[in-house]
Amino acid sequence: MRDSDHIARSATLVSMPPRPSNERRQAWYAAVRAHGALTEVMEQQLEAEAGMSLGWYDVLVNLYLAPGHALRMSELADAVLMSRSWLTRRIDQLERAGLVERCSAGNDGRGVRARLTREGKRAYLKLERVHSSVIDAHFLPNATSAEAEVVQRVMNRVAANARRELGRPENVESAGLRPPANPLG
Amino acid sequence: MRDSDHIARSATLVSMPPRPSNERRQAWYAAVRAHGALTEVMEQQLEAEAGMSLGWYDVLVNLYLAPGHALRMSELADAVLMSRSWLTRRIDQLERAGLVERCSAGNDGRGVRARLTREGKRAYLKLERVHSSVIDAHFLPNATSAEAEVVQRVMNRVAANARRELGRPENVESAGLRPPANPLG
DNA sequence: CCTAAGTAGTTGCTAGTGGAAACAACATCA
DNA sequence: TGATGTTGTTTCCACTAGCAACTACTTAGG
Repeated sequence: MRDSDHIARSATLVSMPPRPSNERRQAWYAAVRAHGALTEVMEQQLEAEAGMSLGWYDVLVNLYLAPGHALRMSELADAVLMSRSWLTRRIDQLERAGLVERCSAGNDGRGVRARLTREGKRAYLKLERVHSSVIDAHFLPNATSAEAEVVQRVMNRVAANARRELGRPENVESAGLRPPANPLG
Repeated sequence: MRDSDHIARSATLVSMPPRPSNERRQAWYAAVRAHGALTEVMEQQLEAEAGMSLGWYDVLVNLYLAPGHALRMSELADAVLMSRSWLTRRIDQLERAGLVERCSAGNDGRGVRARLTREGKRAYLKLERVHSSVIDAHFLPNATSAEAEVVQRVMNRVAANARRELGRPENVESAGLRPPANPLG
């Protein structure tokens, strides 16, 4: 890992301004702390109950939601914002674990599609179940519907704002991806 | 890095449940997206304007807020939730950069204290300035006082809840640390 | 048809990470 | 004094990501 491993787990990061000159900043610091702590809980639970790490979630979810549970390597790489070589090796691992298989991409002889195996779909569903249960156990009890609505509204604005600055305005995760009707289809 | 680099930058992670069975979960997904995007903006800004990465912030802020701008190695390692060997190498880097110096720890001949140099204090203040300005530019305009208050309340509860589960209930970042009166003192 | 240029994916290499374990120096307590 | 524990560093290992080089293929142009 790079700095991020530290960043991900840090309890202090971004959380100790010398003087809280602006009251409202405290809200962001709280969000950062909550994110860090809950992410750590999530990692632990996923490891304990599904034997997987958060790092796989992203790839699996994108594959699961794609038509035919399959995506071109480059599309997938773009979706998870990682380099092609990163994706190649990630898929290697998933293939070795039996969760994904490579198949040809139709007419284009260069292309490769990564497709979830039946076991891969099961693994994803398990991952998703644990994932949701952690949120249900840690976030939902701490926010009323009204509060959740406020959080969602504010955070959506912040995310949109930041993405615009990053030159990546569209909402990657909801672009053209629709869940299949049958979970194991 | 380990998985976390990907996790940190991922736009999709934790954000695409197959069916949003619970409306309120969307609030958490939004928070995750906002955190990811704003963290990325923060990294870019810190790199561009201060030539440093977020990974250093944590160490610097803990040192800055400690009495005498100095801490025992093990205290600092505990504060940032990292191993001793991690901290040793981090301080090596900071020392090479002239931001920190090692000095003996009073009576205990084994101990080593890491202390911010004058340049280190300046670097921290610069970092903090950029850091705050990013929040002011990206979070504050998107939350009214009332909204911020809700976010803070909810997120504080979530963080406390998660930390309890992690067996680390107390609030590390505000325990016994007080900012000095004079910024460069 | 053939060549030139471009694209998809993989692989070799490099530079970097963190943790476990081994280690040296010192403290503590009997 | 000697046994035990602590502190910080170092060594070693397994792993990561990205760049650049490479293969295989497609596409455009003559």
